[in-house]
Amino acid sequence: MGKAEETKARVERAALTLFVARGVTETTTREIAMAASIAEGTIYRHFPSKEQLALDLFLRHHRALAEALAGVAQQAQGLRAQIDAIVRCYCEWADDDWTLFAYHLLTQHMFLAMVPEGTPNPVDVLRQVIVRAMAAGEIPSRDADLAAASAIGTVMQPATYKLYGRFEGPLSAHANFFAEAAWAVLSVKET
Amino acid sequence: MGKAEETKARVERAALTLFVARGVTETTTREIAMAASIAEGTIYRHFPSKEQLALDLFLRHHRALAEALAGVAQQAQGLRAQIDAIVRCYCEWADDDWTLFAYHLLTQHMFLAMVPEGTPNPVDVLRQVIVRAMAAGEIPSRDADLAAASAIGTVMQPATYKLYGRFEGPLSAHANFFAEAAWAVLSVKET
DNA sequence: TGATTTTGAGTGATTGCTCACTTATTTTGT
DNA sequence: ACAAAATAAGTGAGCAATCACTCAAAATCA
Repeated sequence: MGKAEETKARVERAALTLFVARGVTETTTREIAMAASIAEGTIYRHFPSKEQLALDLFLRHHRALAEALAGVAQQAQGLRAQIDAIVRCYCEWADDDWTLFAYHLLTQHMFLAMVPEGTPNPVDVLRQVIVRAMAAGEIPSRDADLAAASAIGTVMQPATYKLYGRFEGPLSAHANFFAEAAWAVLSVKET
Repeated sequence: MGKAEETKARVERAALTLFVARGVTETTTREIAMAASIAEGTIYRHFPSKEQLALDLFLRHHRALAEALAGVAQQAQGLRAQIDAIVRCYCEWADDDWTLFAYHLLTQHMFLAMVPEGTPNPVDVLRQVIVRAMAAGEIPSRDADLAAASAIGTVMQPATYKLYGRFEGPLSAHANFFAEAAWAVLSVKET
């Protein structure tokens, strides 16, 4: 890594940590600079603005996660195996860089509206899998957005509660249960 | 309602709307005053600070929702009926004042740590119900926090996606499905 | 009239960002 | 290969704008 790139990465990591701990708006550029051990002005050699830095961090993770999920989903055969793969992959991403994952969770409501059209999207990966499974008769047909939301909730709500300190330890430890739970939700017959 | 109380309520409603639309930190006291058709200084006759106003709004709803859920849960017999009642009550609260509900959803991560010890808590209501159902052998025994989180997720994630504009219409329209989904999650056998 | 409430210009602190300048790195010319 | 020139990266004091909050005066009420 070049020296400039290393500096940029240090700014990003410092910003990420502070954004998660105190919020984007509540974090000052002075704090970021201090945490990254550089001068405040240096931030602006690498990013046009604090807001753009925050958005970059979100979008990169958003897109990369979506692509990873799409990748593992494509390799699996049948809905059950696809859910297993997606849930496991999601948990591993969370465990692998919890700060980045937490940032993504916490800033969704700010940045989701600014995702460029056509960007790979984690939710739509599962939605697609569900739509195909419904068409194939693997699960009962119903509103795919609703089914996807409830299924995703069985994993994301525990993740959120880990963020709030209700849990400890890696998410992956519960991946089997999450997959069973998501599967159970999608298999619900009555409405 | 006295005139002072009416002014206070108008400040709260204006603040709530702006907080949801633009975020607490991003909303200025000038904007709140303008939206409430009062002078900026008047806010401080009714609230010691912007932060306290924001916290008051959160805590009041947090506590009231928890008490409502505890109330309907207590009247129902057996886990399945309790889940039905809790889910329906939750959906109705969301539909009844969507702005307030959205505010509660969006600011949890800021204010959950500031909830006074012993305050009734929506999550713990369900957790208690689950703990008792596990003890009674109605559902398989496992980590109650984990089970509660996944079950809650089947309802809260759709609510969140409605907030993001992925859904339209009242949450209550799907209450039956949510209850089935939560029940299915809690009934999962393997881990 | 005297007390209470409302008002909005004013205040001090803080913020994101700039810019003139220094230092480090890369490119060019011979 | 070496120096000179050009470019990029780093610095931090300073700026203009913004903010939550105050308070003396005006308006309203009893």
